[in-house]
Amino acid sequence: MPRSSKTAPPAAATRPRLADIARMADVTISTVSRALAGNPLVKEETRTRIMEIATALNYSANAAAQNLRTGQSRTIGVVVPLDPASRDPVSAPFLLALLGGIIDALTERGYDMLVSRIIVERLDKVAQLYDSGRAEGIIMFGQWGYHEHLNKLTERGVPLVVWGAPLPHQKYATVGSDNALGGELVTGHLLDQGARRIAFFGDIELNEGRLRHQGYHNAHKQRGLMLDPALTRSIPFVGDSMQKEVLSMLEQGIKFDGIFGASDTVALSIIAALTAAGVRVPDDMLVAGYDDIGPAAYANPSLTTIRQPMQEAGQKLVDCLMQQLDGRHAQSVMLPTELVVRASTRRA
Amino acid sequence: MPRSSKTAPPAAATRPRLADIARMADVTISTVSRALAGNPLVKEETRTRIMEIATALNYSANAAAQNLRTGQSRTIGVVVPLDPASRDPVSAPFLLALLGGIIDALTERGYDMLVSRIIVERLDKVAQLYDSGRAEGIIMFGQWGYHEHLNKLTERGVPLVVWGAPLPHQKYATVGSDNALGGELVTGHLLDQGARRIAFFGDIELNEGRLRHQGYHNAHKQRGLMLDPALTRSIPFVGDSMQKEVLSMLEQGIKFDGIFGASDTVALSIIAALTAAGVRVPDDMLVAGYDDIGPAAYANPSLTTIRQPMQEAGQKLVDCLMQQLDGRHAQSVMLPTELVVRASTRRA
DNA sequence: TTGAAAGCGCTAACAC
DNA sequence: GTGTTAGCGCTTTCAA
Repeated sequence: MPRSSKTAPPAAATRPRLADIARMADVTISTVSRALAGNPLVKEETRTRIMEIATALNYSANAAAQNLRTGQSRTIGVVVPLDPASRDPVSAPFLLALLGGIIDALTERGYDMLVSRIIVERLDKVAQLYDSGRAEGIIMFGQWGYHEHLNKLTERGVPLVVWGAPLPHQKYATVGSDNALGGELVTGHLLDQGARRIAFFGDIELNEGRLRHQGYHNAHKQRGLMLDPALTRSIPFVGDSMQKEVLSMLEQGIKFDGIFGASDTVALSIIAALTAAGVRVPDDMLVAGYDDIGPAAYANPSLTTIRQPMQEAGQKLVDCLMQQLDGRHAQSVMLPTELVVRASTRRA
Repeated sequence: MPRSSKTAPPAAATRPRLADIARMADVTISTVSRALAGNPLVKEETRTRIMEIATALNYSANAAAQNLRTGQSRTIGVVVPLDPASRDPVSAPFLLALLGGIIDALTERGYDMLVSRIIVERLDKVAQLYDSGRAEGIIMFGQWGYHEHLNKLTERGVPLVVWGAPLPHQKYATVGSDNALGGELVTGHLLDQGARRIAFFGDIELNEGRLRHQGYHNAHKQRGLMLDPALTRSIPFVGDSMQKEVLSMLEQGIKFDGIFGASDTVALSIIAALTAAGVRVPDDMLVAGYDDIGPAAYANPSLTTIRQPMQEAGQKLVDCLMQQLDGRHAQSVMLPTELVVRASTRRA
């Protein structure tokens, strides 16, 4: 017997409603609603009876109805931009770790996480998550050149936090690690270990790459050392592009005794190429990376790198968003970075 | 002027509704609803007018109302169990890759992904996502000993797919790679490379570990070779537990010339420990892993391992679930595995 | 301590 | 081609 009516939709798998429980408990739905919400007005005995029936029926309040009525979804949207042109962000172990940190922080606060992968060109659709009430706030991975658009969202009152580096004139909040400082720490360490001509491998087109490179620059400057522009190799990391690049430098006879790879994945792939070419790390060449992904510690040689506190990053992103949900103004956060020295930069 | 009424909720940030657009366009909300849904009944000119207003207002239909009315959420729940006792699944690069594959497949079909991290002890709450209508179906990472519970969910009609190995008497659908075959391929390869005493490092308590170990067993059996039980080291992978284990075997003078690590992370950490102890890979010891995580290719030596098609796995999981949503019976899927031979098992 | 009733914003059947 | 209207399942005010 379908509980249809003139205008009912095709009726999905018929889940129990408050009315069903009410009928069985011989009370009205108001009482059931109160009992289930833990309202102390309901008589103890009534509540117990209702609870038992609810459990027996596997009852769980219809979220849509609840959201519609209360105006709250207790859900946060996480937007992971997707660049079809292969600078694929989700496969980056680093960003996935961040996702883990965020979900932990949200779970702790009783929020759900809605993950949305949006093609970079359609990034203006980001706010739909909010405008449709599906999410109460948005965490976005990277600015992706949508700086102005993100500013507008904040002006519109969309609760928003961006994982990334702060930019001038930004109105939205960012949480990010100090990429310039990280780059400076790594490069300073390489110089202190005696390297004099350090090559930079990364993609300066990306905001983070740019900042890490700036740190590389600063470290030299602070020590009054010159920088050879020929040693900066800014290319997108696709396939074995970095390996080819380093081998071509060797072939051309360009001299260098240290390498700063703007990510661990870059650094590890370069070490593999060097080893294959008979260049020993760290004996002939010091190499350092960035991110401290798991395998950096297990690599051979183990990789000197910069550690960013991912769990903490997730926490801060969520904290920052929650502040906005409370109507408070949210400060941008710059997370500390830490140099982790391992075998790849340790001279015998 | 707040649009309040006697029973209105505290009125969240006042988003535009159909009624607002209707008033501005001087039509009724039905027409607006039709126009926005692309219903061809609406006159071209009216539609354009409505569209413009909607865009200007940043209108996006209230998802809760839509879900409530249509009974559809176009959302899939992904449950990532969380073991507080540190067998942390989300940090596993492997599972995060799977998450990436799933979201891609869902995005393609216009579904949203709701990620939920549930403590293993509360895994009976899995169905709440479905019972509350928040999700139309559920993808779960691993059975986690909830075999019977999952069977019950399927009997209740909850659309459900589990990533993992098939178990006897299972009523739910699983998608997984052939772990036994993978273990057999790796072990067979090690034997073919001349290893005679191969140690197994992994956790047989976990379903996948058990199957990989079974493959290890099968490979020996097929070749009529004996297996020394002392070479099976089944311990949870926590911190440097595997490193300690392999070093203790060396100290005890246990002889072995090959190692099968049940995951790449295990294998890489073992190689690091061996190298530090002066044991050369592959010269003194052949080592292989499982999963083909990114750094396996860049490690030094590069790691022989088993590749599982993660993008495809995500696709299959989603396919399988969609079949159930269409009311069809879903077959479990066993994905192929592929041996990837690299330097760690190649004798000079 | 409980019940009655309004209404959240939307879709769709039914009129015209 | 457009309007009228019922109702999805819930929370909450008001009345008893």
